[in-house]
Amino acid sequence: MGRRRPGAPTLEEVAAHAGVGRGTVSRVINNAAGVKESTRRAVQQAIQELGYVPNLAARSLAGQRADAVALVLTEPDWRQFAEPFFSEIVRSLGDALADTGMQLLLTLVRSDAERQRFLEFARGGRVDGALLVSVHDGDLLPDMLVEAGLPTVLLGRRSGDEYVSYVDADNVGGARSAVSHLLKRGRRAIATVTGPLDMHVAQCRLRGYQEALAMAGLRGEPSWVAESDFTEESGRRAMAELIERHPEIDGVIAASDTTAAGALQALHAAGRRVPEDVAVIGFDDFPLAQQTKPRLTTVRQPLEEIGRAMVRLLLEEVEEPAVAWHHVILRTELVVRESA
Amino acid sequence: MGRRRPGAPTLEEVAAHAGVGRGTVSRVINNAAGVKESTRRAVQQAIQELGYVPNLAARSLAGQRADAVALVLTEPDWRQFAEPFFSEIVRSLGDALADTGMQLLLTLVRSDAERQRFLEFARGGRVDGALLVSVHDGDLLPDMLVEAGLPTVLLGRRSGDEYVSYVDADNVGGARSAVSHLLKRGRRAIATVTGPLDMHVAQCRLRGYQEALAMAGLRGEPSWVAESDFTEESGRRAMAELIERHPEIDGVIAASDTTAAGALQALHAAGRRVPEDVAVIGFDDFPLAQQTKPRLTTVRQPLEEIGRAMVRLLLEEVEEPAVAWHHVILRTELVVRESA
DNA sequence: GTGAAAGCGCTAACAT
DNA sequence: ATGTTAGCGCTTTCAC
Repeated sequence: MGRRRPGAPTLEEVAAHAGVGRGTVSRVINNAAGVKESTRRAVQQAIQELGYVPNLAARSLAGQRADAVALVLTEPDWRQFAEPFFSEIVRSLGDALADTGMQLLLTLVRSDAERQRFLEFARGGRVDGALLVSVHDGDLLPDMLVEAGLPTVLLGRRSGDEYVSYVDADNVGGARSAVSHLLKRGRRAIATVTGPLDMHVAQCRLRGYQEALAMAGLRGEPSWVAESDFTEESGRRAMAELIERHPEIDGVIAASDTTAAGALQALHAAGRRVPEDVAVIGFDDFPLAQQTKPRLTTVRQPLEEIGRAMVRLLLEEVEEPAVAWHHVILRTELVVRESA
Repeated sequence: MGRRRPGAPTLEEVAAHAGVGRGTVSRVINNAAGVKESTRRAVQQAIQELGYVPNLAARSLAGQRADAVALVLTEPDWRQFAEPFFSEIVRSLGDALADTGMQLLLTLVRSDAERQRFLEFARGGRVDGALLVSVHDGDLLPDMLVEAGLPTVLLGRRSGDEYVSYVDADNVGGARSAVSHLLKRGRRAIATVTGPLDMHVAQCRLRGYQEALAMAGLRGEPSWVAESDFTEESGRRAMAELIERHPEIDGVIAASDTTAAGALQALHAAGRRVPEDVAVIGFDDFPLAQQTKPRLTTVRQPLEEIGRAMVRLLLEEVEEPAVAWHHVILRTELVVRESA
């Protein structure tokens, strides 16, 4: 196996070169206080001259920390990864971590073998914590990580009584406000294209839809609900079904911007005019939603804030043994555009 | 910062528990030869009972190796990441590494700051090597890594005289054979939708296109070439331009399956029949190419093999100080479907 | 075949 | 403010 570049200068050599003790060098590279400005400069020069780079393994071993966190993607069908949702989340997490000096490591866990390998990686102390996204309802990886003592934060609950720390958006409220919006504008025949119903987030949005209808004294019949898997294609298909079942349809809540785009296509294909005949509201507010014609009204999740919150929860737990799990549910916001 | 779970059992405790020396335990967990079967079992049982997991930092420090390699994505516009090409490459690399016991770490390098951070990470010995994909022509990160003594393998050259180890496909030959295929079937008005021409791979494919035309005594005028950025949208736009400039067009080589899909849309929109009026050949052979109507003829790159080759080159270099760089150029293959 | 001992390069606690 | 020291948990000789 691979050997680390040998002749690399060590902290000890830097100390000798600068004519100081090892402790002082350590303080300088860690920006610790209590070092005379002149010695600090001398050490920094020695570091420069020798091209010294700290050995991270040694630092981990001595410091009992890894200075890295893993973003774990459990999506087996990792085309989902292609969705803007993921890239935005990654960007947001990367930005949030940039200040902390922690490395963000993306790891893919698609099989049980990989799951096992990641567990050893984490238990072996190579990361200080794990961030998990798109965890499916039955997945036990979070529990295993928690049991291994690793700080863990989920993006999205697996169920209504999730205990592991998580950050989630108010999906029920978001769906409810979308439906209310349509009701206020006189729409009455409102359908919904849901996400995969084995994911809690999709169930929540469906519930919000149903609740809003119920509050208005309407009944949400199953025939007004069609399931998608968040892709454009499945949105198209689901919408086509709904149109067939209910030609009188005048409003739709779609599971994502991508699904909404698919729904728009199906509506156009069926000769419906949007938003005149049918109003469409999508979840998430990405370029797609802003580019489609007409531009979509959306339920926006504050992705920037999601990343910040996840990192904050994780680091708190990393700093000190946590006595409790923390849950953050971010408000969603209706971004109204001409389509509704 | 974070502390590693304290009470974790150490190798020493396992040794005590099993009534053997530390060295023996080390041999057992590393599957080293020369341990009596009975002691091996005793040690394994102790490991089980204590729930022992090796401390990877200590192992790195003592063993001078990290047992991990980084897959570095330098794509600043990381929507590219969404393309099936990336997910397939990642899958392929993951599979190739699975046997070796190495962890694959995905790291995103979008800014200069992140570039610097990754360099320290690598020079700090947290990975044994780096695999780089989609490196743009002017990017100096590979050179910096090589200079830092880190085994490095590129997917795709940055230029014709790349020296850093790389694995690439025969893009020139692939494009040439695609054009020849069309010529043989009587097509004469052949255009091409290229990838971004600041990437060497796109230049190579363009050259193959031009060469094949030249060999047939035809001239590849610039007006028959339109540039895309590998996305569907840009493929649509480029194709629309070409149609306008050359209504007599009867064949197209597209930069990817995604671009080809865009090109198909533009052709349909213009009322052309494919493949009767116009034959379309795409690079890469992903589900998209196989689902479009008509199913596309494609220039296939052996992605499985690309991953294997990259890992092989990297590990060789990791095993022992390399005295040379190695370049592998994989043959491409024309997958003929009804569209041509 | 197995145990003992010497580091790997760093941090942090303790002296000075 | 700075030098010194004792580990962190493992791999790897080297004896036995």
